[in-house]
Amino acid sequence: MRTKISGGLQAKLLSHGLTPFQAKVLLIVSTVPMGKTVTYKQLARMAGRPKAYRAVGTALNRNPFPVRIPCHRVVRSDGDIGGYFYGKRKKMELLVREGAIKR
DNA sequence: CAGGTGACATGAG
DNA sequence: ACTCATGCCACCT
Repeated sequence: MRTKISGGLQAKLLSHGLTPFQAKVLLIVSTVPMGKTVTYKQLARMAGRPKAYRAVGTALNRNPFPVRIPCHRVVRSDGDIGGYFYGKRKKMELLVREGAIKR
C-alpha cells in the first residue's frame, strides 16, 4: 500500500495552525486520484460547506504540504484551471502531464 | 467588532 | 466569447 493517507496527516495540518475546515478540505484533496480533477465547488460540498468555495481557495492557498497534497488537481467550475501556488502555467503543465486535461 | 482580502461562482451587459 | 459587477464564505489585520 503505497497510498498511505494516514489520519496523522490531519493532526499535522491542524498542528500547522489550520482550522478544521481547512484541514478537511486539504484532506479531501489529498484523496483525489491522479488524472482526476475536482472543482472548488465540489470540494466545498465534500467539506460540508457547499457555499464556501471561496474559503476553499483560501484553504488551498494555506496548504502547508503542496507535495503531499496535490492541490493542482483542483480546478474551477467554469472551465478555467484556476490558480496555483507555483503559477497557473505550472498547474496546467502538471494536469496535462497527468492526463487530467487535454491541454 | 469592523473592514479588507482572495487559488471562486454566477449573472448581466 | 469577453468583461464587469455582485454575492458568498472563512480568514487576517
